[in-house]
Amino acid sequence: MARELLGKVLLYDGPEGRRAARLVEVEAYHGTRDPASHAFRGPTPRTSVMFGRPGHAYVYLSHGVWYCMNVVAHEPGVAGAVLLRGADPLEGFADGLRLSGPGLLGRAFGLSTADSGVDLTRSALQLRDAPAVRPRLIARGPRVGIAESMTAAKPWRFWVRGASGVSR
DNA sequence: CGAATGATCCGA
DNA sequence: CGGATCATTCGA
Repeated sequence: MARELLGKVLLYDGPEGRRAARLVEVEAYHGTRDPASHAFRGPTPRTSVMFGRPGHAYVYLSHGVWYCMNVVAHEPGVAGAVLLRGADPLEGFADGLRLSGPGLLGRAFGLSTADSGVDLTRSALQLRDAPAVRPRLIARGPRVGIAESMTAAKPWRFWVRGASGVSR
């Protein structure tokens, strides 16, 4: 479940330094059954990662400017991924920097398509477990930036109530 | 509301 | 190949 990523820590520990942030907003994309997913039309060179093993990163370039990161997560044999939309800074970021939005988050971590496909348990870029967020603190709603017909009946965006890293 | 900005993918 | 299409952000 996408909501289980909330509270986990995204960590970059490599040549550029060490940066960490706590995930507070995510969105689920269900692959070939979900018209809003990049995986909807089957695997391509860009999206094949989403048909591979869970726990890897899928990074794509949005609007020619922003690198957005997903965590591959799905049942065996079915594509799927969770878009990381917002986080609260923990370590390594300039004071006052906001990570509220998938593009801003990607830029803050210095991501690029070179990061697409990396194993998040073995790379400089990692996802660390953290205590689960209390269910009462989790809100859900329609996904952002896609046709309303694809999100109205699928409220697959989850965020931590009141967190400053939530987008919009 | 619209521009910025470029990889990706489909159709011809 | 050409062009439409973006899982976005910011500023007028």
